[in-house]
Formats: sequence, C-alpha cells, structure tokens
Amino acid sequence: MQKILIVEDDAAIANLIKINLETEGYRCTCAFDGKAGADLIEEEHFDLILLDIMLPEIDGYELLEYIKPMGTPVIFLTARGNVDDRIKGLKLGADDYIVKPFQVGELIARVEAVLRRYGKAGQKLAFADVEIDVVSRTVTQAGVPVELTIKEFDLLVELMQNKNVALYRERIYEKVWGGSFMGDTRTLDSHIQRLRKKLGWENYIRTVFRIGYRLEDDT
Amino acid sequence: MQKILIVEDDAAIANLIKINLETEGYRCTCAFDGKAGADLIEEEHFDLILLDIMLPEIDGYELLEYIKPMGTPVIFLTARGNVDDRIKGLKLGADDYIVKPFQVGELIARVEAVLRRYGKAGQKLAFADVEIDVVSRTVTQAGVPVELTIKEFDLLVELMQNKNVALYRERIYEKVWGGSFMGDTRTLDSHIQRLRKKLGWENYIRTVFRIGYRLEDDT
DNA sequence: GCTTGCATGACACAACTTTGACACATCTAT
DNA sequence: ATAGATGTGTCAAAGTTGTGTCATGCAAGC
Repeated sequence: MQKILIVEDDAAIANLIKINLETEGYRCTCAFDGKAGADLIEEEHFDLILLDIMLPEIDGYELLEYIKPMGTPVIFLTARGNVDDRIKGLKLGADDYIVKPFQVGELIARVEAVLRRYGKAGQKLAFADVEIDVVSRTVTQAGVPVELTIKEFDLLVELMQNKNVALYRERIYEKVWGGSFMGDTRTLDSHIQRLRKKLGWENYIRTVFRIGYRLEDDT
Repeated sequence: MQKILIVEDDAAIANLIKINLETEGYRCTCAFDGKAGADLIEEEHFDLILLDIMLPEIDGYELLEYIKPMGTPVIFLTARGNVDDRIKGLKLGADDYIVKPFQVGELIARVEAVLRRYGKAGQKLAFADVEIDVVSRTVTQAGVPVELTIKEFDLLVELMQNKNVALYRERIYEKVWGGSFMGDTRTLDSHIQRLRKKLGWENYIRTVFRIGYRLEDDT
C-alpha cells in the first residue's frame, strides 16, 4: 500500500483529497504548513507528495528543494491561471501539477500516472491474499515476498488474468510455454503442483477433470 | 541534441511547435497523420513524441499503444475542455498533456520536464544513499564521491531510471552498449558485479533469474 | 456397486541453464 | 610506458525444469 503526503493549508481541500485517495486504496497523511510537512518527511517515507505552493512557514518551492534529493515524486497544487507558478514548479523538478479546483478523476489519474512513472505502481494483479506486480515481476502473499521461478510466475499471471475461468491445458501450455502443446507429459501438472505448494493454494487452484485448471474464488 | 517528433494534422500548429522547440535547441520532425508518424517512429529513434489525439488514418490513442512498448516518452496534445481525453491519455501511459491553445513557455517547460524525468536532460537521480548527477556524470554515496567508469555509470543510470522494474538483460545491453545483444558472454554480468562491489549493493541489485536484474527498494 | 481406463497428484532426480567469481588479454588514453 | 577500463573465457555453484514412476482419484459403463 502506497503512502501519500498532502501538504496543503486549506484543511477542506486537504481532506477532500485525502478522502478520495483513500477510497482508491492509498494511505494519506496531511500537513497544514510547510514546517509540519518537512517534519513528516523527515520522520517517515512517502511514495508521493502533493504539495501546495502557497503555504505558511515554508513555501512550496523551498520544500521542493528539500524533497528533491530524496527522490520522492512531487505533484504541485496550484491555483487556476498561475501559469508562472506551474512553469517554475516544473523547472524546479516537480513531476506534475494539478490546477485547483480540480476534478477528482483527474487527480487520481495524475497520481497514478506519476506513481506508474516511478515504477512504484506497476500493473498489479490481486487474488485472495496474493498480489503480483507484473512490471517488477514480484509476488507478495499477505505482504510477504514470495519467490517464484519464471514458469511459475507466468503460470500464475495466466491464472490470475482468468479468475473463475476453466482454462484448457492446451491453452495454458501454449500461453506459458509458447510452443504448441505436446500430449502426455507431466510438465504442466508439475508446475501447477509447485505453485499450489508455494502459495498453499490447494483449494484455490482447482483441477477441472479432463479440461484443465481454474483459479476459483469460493470453497 | 535531442530529437522530437511532432504528430499533428494542423500544419500551422505543427510548425509553430517546431519553430519554438528548434529555437530551444531541439531537432524536430513533423508528421501530419498517424500513418506517417508510425512510419517515422519505425525508421528512426526519437527522444520525445508530441502526439495530437485527433488524427487522420490512425488516431493518437492507437499510435500511443504502438509507441509505449518502445519506452519513448509521449506528450499528448488535446483540445481545451476535453477532460476525458486527458484522463484517458494519462491512463494509457502518456507522460503529460498540453491543452491547445497553449502558451509557448508552458510547452517548453513541459517538454523539458518530461525529458528531465527520463534522465535525458540533466537531472539528479537518487536511490538509497546514492545520488547521481547525469549532467556532470558524478556519483556520490552518503555524500562521498564514488569513481565509476563509463559503462558502470551508464548501467547505474539505466537501473536507477527503472527502480523496481525487472529489466531484461537484452534491454539493458541494448540501452547501455547500443548494439544488439549477443548471447552468451559474461560482459553484462561482470559489470553488474563490479557495480555491486563498488557500491556495496549486493542486496539492492537483485538478479531475476533467467530475466535480468532489478534495482529494488525493500528487503 | 464394482470394475476399468484414464487423468492427475506426489515426488524424486538428473539434465540443463544461468549466474557468480575470477583471471587475463586487449584496448585506450595519458 | 603505464594504469585503468573493458570484454571474454573458464570453472564452480546455484537454480530451474522436464520427465518418469507410482499412487490416488474420477467418470462411465456394466
């Protein structure tokens, strides 16, 4: 789960952003002036910072210079029409800006775009307690990293992209192994067993007799 | 010198952009429809593509899907008020958008921001305790300068521009060495080892078996 | 219900591939 | 000339994968 810091002196706007991002699955913290923002950045790590320019104590530009070396992406919040601010922000190294007032959809799209850009929000697939990130090719189960081999990984992706669909063994084989399916070998079965074992998914990966396998929700 | 492709059916706008960017020191090529754009992309490499959405032959979205896998950054050109277009563009992986009509200053700021973001224009990259300045080609670790060779430096940049992304060895090789990947040689591996050793990054630079390498945040 | 014919689970193992470690020859720039 | 940089080969170690064997389970026909 990604953590986002919102530095914005207008509590109403800050909370609006917070609520919307939290419904999207991000964890948010608010700071109402530049000083408080700097303190929070010092204390804990954030994946993204939304930064208002007009701030009491320390202004947005100053804070930006402080943040930049840490490599944390920053999106500026700027008032309508302040073209100069936007340009200055981008020149200083901000990753994007959002003009207030903004539409919620745009806010989310930009946040996702920036996180994706930083490789922190790769294309993710989730099922049960397992989450897989296709870009970094990492798998976590209940937050714990799981080591999978290439074939296991590709097989899992294929299954998770087709939840609750009975996949014919030929189709799985062709997708994961590339070539065409060769009849009687224990190859596919072995890999299914290995996946089941590693994830403890004896009940989720069901075998469909004479057909293939299915990744199943309930019981 | 950076090369920029402008895909825009309105010749007046295309030329306006071209002239302004060229005075900033970029080399520009124009394409007036999607088909022509695709052909040019096929032929030569661009550092950035400015892409109109409304295009004859092939529209901007389609072209974007074609460009994305190549890793070239894209800025969308969109008409005022088309909020849906902007969001769709960002979701599809565009790096930014510019609303027509635009101010020249903003155009340039955004172009520079995107190029900087991709490390193609001078910018600092940071990861863990290491900071690198692409322009001066200097690296410091915990504030202490580190001497890297050319290949080591380029390799490090490639890794740091793709934090948490599993990079295929072919891709790394082609990016850092230029030519196409030649099968079984220990070249890439050797340089990875040397980097690991110099930075003490045995745990940050993870090998992804049978895939390549990944620069990893945690664990 | 029982038997038969297959399909799949479980498991072990050997062949194979990939990477780490290291040494060394070549190359380049001063 | 010399020192550093770079590419490549070798060997060992580690990881991956396909396959065979045997046991178990499923479905259908008798």
